[in-house]
Amino acid sequence: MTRSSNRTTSFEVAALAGVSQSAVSRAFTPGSSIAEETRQKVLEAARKLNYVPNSIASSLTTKRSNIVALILGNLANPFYVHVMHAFSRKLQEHGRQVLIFTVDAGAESDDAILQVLKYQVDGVILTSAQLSTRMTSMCHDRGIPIVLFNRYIPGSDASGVRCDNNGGGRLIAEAFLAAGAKSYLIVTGDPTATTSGDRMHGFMDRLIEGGIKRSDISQIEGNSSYEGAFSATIRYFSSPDVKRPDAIFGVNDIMAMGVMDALQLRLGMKVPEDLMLGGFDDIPEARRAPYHLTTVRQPIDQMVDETLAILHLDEPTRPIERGIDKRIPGRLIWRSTVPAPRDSE
Amino acid sequence: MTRSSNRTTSFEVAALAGVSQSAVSRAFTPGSSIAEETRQKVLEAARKLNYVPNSIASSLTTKRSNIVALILGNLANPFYVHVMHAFSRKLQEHGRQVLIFTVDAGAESDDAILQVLKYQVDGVILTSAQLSTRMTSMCHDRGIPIVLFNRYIPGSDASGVRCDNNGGGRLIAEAFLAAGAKSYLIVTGDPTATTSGDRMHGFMDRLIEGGIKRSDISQIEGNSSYEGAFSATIRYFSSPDVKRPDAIFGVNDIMAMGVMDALQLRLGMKVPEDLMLGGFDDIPEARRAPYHLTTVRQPIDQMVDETLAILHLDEPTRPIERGIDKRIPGRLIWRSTVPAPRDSE
DNA sequence: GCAAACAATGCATACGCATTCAAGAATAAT
DNA sequence: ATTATTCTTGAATGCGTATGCATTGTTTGC
Repeated sequence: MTRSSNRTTSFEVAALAGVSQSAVSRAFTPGSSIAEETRQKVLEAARKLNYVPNSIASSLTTKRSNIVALILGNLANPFYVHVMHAFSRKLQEHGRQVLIFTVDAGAESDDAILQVLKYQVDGVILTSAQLSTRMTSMCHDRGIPIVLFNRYIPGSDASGVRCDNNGGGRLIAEAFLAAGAKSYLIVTGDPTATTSGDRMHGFMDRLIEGGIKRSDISQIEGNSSYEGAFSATIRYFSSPDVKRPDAIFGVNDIMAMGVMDALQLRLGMKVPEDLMLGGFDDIPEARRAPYHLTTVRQPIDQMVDETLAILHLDEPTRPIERGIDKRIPGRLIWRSTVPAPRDSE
Repeated sequence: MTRSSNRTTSFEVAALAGVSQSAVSRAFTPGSSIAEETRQKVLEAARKLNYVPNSIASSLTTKRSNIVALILGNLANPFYVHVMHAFSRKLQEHGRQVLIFTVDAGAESDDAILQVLKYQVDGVILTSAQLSTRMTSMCHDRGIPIVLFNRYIPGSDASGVRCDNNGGGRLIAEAFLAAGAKSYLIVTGDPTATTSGDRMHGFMDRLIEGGIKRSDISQIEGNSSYEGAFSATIRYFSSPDVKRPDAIFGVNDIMAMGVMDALQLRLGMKVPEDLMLGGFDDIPEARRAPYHLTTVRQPIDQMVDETLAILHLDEPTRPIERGIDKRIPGRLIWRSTVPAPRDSE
């Protein structure tokens, strides 16, 4: 048994069924003009021969591959695993295949895009990876829609879907303010990502509106990872002249979890008794007993739906819409890392 | 700008470069006979036209798609996320594309395989999902190699690569025995999976060899998930006539983590002071401060390499090897959830 | 009962590239 | 200098399917 051997073709099925190859093709193409009787004959013959239509060949003529590329930057963050899962489920439901590319977080995605173009994908979804304008236009030029997921790349005319990160930052700020925190620490992620910056700015702006002095807001870098936030936290609090904040905002849950573990297991502080803590994303892990984290939920399903809507895979002739910047509000999930306000007043 | 518009073909590049279409094809095919000068002319023209070879069309003639399908069953377990990442990285390095399918854990993978066959993939990797013999032979009949990753399906002649689960179970048992545990609880995963069963059997056999009575070994079902193990643990210890075990073995890390949180945060027990705990997989999370779990490390990279070796994508003419059952030993990682033995005597 | 509309089918071709074959150009061997 | 090799190249063809077009058979309308 060697490779690339006996793959049955539509001609062989046609021969067995006593029809033309066209008929076989039609039997497998919903909505095409074929008598039910003929169709059954063909399907019967196909079954006997274990025939499976060759999508590659089909793509060549239809110019549609039914493949969607998903470029992933940071699988170490469970949030993106869930995003991937959601896309995979949804696309499979619609009979689409998912081509995965993993790139280093924050790295250029040019190579991946180039590969993707070779495979004539019907659309590209990009999460947490950079996108050059050259690649954007290459995709657009050949009619391949591309959507940035939870990324905003200034100056790009690629469309995107994201959570209202700024607004989400404000939500966490409001929770902290309501709980009475006066001094703050922000643990930021990838500095090249607008996602982290937007959350931080929304957070700070709201604090300042709430009467907090800028000098009461500090900031450290957590590398978008659990480990990064964990060690950054320890480093920060180990400094002799540190002012202990009342509240810490990790710009994503995985970092907030790292912060929390560092505080409680290494620095001997209790959350929320000594210090309150907020995250962003609402990954399932944030809900677990050791964390039970107050956070902002990103509505993944809705964001995925919006992304697919922009891709509009079902209407390939519709022009690609550029420059869409769909922003979807997050929702504050108040758990136990921020104490309930003393009074609702 | 409508879809499927102006995609440049090799003919247009040929025209601009003043050569034949064959020359263009050769310019992009490593190892083919073409003068360097011609090659440069072609590449120059291609660059001007933003030409990207159409892999779909190429696959049609070469009968190789350079696509490998990865069928994933349980993304809720971070272990499989890392497995996916490892495969993705490795395959990308070799210029292969990865087609992802997610199926419900333990579900039949027939639909996914059928899709995969349509796309003429060069190989299939299956993790934590069932595989019917019919699909196995369909793949084999058309020369598509298929490898089960960390799965063993009795009666199947599909090849597979897995960790020595039985041996790994024994390693954990030995650690517990060395630490002096006398009574045991096992938290099992998916009962249809041999993975869970093998770990459990290895564990039990070794305990019995170590002089433990079968009646001192209990067992509960943890659904292969954090949440399942968490609640199963609480349920178990809430029973009035429960005998408290000295040690608990979660057959994977994610369940061991659930057990640990349930014990410490809900049931007021301390690990390892009141109870020791072991896991399996050595996912990165197991190393984190809150857990620091004693576990068996699965050598993912090595397992991935072995899997790709069986696929032998680079030698498509070599016959598919069936029935290989490659078992790779795990390694005990002794962390703090099992106390060091009193003395090495 | 006849024209007109329609449904079903097959033929032929196109999709974009890889590859075989034969021919021509350049080089090496004698 | 002449023949034998090796390198390059282009024309032609095939990969497996979808589809426009023409043909035939069938139904509908009047």
